[in-house]
Amino acid sequence: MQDKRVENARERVIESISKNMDIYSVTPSVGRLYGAMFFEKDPMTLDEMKDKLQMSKTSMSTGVRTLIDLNMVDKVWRKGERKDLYEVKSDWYQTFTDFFCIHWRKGIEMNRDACKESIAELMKVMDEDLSKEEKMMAEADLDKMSYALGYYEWLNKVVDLFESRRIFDVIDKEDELK
Amino acid sequence: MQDKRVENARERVIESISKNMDIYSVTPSVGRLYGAMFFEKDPMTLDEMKDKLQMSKTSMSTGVRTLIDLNMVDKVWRKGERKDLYEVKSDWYQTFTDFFCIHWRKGIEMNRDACKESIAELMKVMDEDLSKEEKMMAEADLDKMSYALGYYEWLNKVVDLFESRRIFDVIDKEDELK
DNA sequence: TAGTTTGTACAGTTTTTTCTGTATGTACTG
DNA sequence: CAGTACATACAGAAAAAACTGTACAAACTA
Repeated sequence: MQDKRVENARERVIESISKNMDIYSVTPSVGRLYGAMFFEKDPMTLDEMKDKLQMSKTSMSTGVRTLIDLNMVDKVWRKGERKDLYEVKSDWYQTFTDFFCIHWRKGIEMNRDACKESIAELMKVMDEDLSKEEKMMAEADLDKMSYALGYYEWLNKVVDLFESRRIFDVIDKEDELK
Repeated sequence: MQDKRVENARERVIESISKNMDIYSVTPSVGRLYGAMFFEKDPMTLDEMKDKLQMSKTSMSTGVRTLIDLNMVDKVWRKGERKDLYEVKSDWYQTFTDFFCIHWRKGIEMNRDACKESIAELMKVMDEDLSKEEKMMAEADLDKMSYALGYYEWLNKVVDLFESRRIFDVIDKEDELK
């Protein structure tokens, strides 16, 4: 039988996922790969991916690597199978929190370190005799950096909230409601 | 006097901000522009920006536009000033939540709609007589889509948490602690 | 009104990213 | 051991994005 509707229904969702994977800073191609793997019953080989997406095997290799680095896909092992097998991680809640915790944390760390270093430097400079205006400038910059520091502390705690999974106390997972 | 240390301290932070603005899907150039505006005492004109960053005025124009679209910068008006003036929005907590709420919400909406449409389609197909395997495939896809839907509902509530500012009940702003 | 100043649309250039095919190293098979 | 299958490094091609200078429209000035 030739009912394309099942295929179409799946394809619609894959396409939508692909388009919206930009929140993970991923290209639509890699997004489509993710979507395809998500719906596949069994773990996929690179060759299956390339047939499915009509792209080069090299692209599949780098695409899968990208998704693994993002903690979105696992390499799985199966007895008697020579090819590498890959499947999408099944816990989307974890995938989501992993991604943002890692990226936010990195940004926070770097910016906070820069602020701290610069604040220390400015404090030192303030003790010496500077021109009136330079002193005021240093003062103003110190204020800005302190504000930034406060914000980064807050954001760090937000990341803690997700990383510690306490977020699930605040917002219940849907599938646990039944 | 020629003490470069104040300038260096500022530059270090600008550079760090610039590097980490990728979490907002913004290029380092636009990030540097944002950093420069952040430290400027007064609202800046496009010409001041171009002098500061040594880039074309066109780039400043499009860069500022980008930042305005992201709700990170405001155009401000000042009596007797012909040039347009721009300044960084002062509430970083708001900037942060705005950005992620807008982007996440968009992704959620689109994916949820796609899922709902496809689920309806598959339900309809299930009633008709299909081959055994096609029925199983539809069934499996329905499960996946239901899972996705549940996840999107959860994420929607997370966005609500930020958008409603209830997040600040869960995680206090640092500057309110004193 | 004519003459400036200012912001941006647009076209072209440079840079970066994505994608492909070939080549190579590794790990299996017999 | 040779022979095969596989993943990926690498180089080059294609596509996309960032950036610039010019041109022009709108808003202001006198």
